[in-house]
Amino acid sequence: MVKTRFAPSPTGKPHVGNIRTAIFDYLYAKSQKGQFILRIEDTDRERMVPEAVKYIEESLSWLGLKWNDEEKVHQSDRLKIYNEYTEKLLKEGKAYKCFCTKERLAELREEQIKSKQPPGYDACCRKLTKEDVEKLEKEGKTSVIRFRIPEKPGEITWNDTIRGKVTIRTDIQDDFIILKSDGYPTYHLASVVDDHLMDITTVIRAEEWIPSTPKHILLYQSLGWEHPKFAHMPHIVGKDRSKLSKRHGDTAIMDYRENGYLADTMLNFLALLGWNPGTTQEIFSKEELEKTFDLKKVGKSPAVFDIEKLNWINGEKIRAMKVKDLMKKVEDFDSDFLKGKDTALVERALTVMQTRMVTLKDFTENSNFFFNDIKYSPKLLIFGKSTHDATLHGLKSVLKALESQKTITSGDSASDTMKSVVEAENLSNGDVFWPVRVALSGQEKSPSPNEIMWALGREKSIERIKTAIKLLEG
RNA sequence: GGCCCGUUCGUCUAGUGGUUAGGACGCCAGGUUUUCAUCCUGGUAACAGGGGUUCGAUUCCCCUACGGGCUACCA
Repeated sequence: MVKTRFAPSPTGKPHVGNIRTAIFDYLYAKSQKGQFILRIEDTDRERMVPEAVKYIEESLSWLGLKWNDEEKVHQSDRLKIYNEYTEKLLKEGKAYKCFCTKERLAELREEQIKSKQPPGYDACCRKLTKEDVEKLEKEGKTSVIRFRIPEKPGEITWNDTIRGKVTIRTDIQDDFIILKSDGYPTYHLASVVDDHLMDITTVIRAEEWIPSTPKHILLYQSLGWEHPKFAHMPHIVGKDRSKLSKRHGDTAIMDYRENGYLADTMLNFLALLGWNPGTTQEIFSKEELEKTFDLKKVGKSPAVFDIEKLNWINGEKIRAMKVKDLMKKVEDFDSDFLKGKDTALVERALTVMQTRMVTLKDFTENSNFFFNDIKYSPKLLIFGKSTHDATLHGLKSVLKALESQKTITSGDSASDTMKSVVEAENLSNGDVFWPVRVALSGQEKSPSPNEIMWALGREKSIERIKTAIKLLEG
């Protein structure tokens, strides 16, 4: 059975890059009817951010990436296990203690760079005898455990699910650290041990891990284990093709929520960044993604994060929604928004605004005129081709027509009302539709007057038109 | 520097040893329309370069260029 894991280190809020990996992990597991687990890789105590686990879970939950909570682990709880395996490697001579200080290592690196040598550990402590080690330990010297790279030069090849065959020589690897002096494992050891112990079948991770994959394979071999499949994802890059940064929009995934994007949009958009089903379908529900996703159809090349396409997808999703569902999204987005508002009015306003929204914010921030009093310059009431008198005439006629009606049953009926005014009074559209729209919205650009009229209702519409007439009569 | 990965319209991408190189976003034009948006129609635009292999390469191979990553007691 397929089993994947999302294994973030808790160093902050998950960004779009991290989350895309989680999405691929989740989708792949789902598509194979497998399992998806969450593993917190908190082995770097210096970079750890206490709140980060909360952020991670919040982000995954928002997107609906359900992990198997029973199997959730923190690596910091598993130090014993990692220790056990380092001891084993140590005993078998596959690893050794290294007493080199950070200072020596830094100096070494500096010299190597200066003399144009490739930087790397010189395996200085390899030659330490048992006695040397005992002596150093007696002196209270701290040590790390390093993995002994096989001396015979060789090649490590694996069949990457996304990239195909990848081959890297082993002789360029140096003896990497598997256990730090603080007793915590490095990523290399911890992830190998855990992926094996947790029966992870496919390791999906970002492409920056490609160069260290041989280390991991070597570790698997030394431990007598078979390595899982590896799938290295291409990066998400900025508009200038450099690594994604805040400047390019590599913001925390939850910032997109704050800005009015739907979880489904992020899922859809991020999944399409690197993957496509081979059809022309662009808009996917979560369920569709779970069904159609295919790791083998993931591309190898980095993708640019294009906010325009994200906007389009969000707009499509919003337009495809039932108004009631959209209202729920608005409520989730800003729970204060509905407070003190007539929900029936909100619903009508949403109906009118739906085709004009790119994000939920567009509604919560640009639909005030439905709910609050409006202010505008009287000049705005007069359409470019119209006149003061004709406008006044138009407004007064619409007012009269409205007063003779009981209710406004629909946007179309409101439109009919105004059309008949245009005809009966021998006015132009610009003398009627435009000023009514401004009278009702107070805005230069807005939904049509008939839609607003319907949403606002007869009383409110009459009130606003009266105000407009007063303004014009100055 | 060394090693590794990548390169199809501006962007996301499909695609094949012979295609008018397809779709989507964006953009532009037109239609619908009192404004805005939606919607509809059309248009713009790409195989990084150079060598091979081949009857024929965007597709296979090599080189170059460009971009990216790794080269930590970070992941």
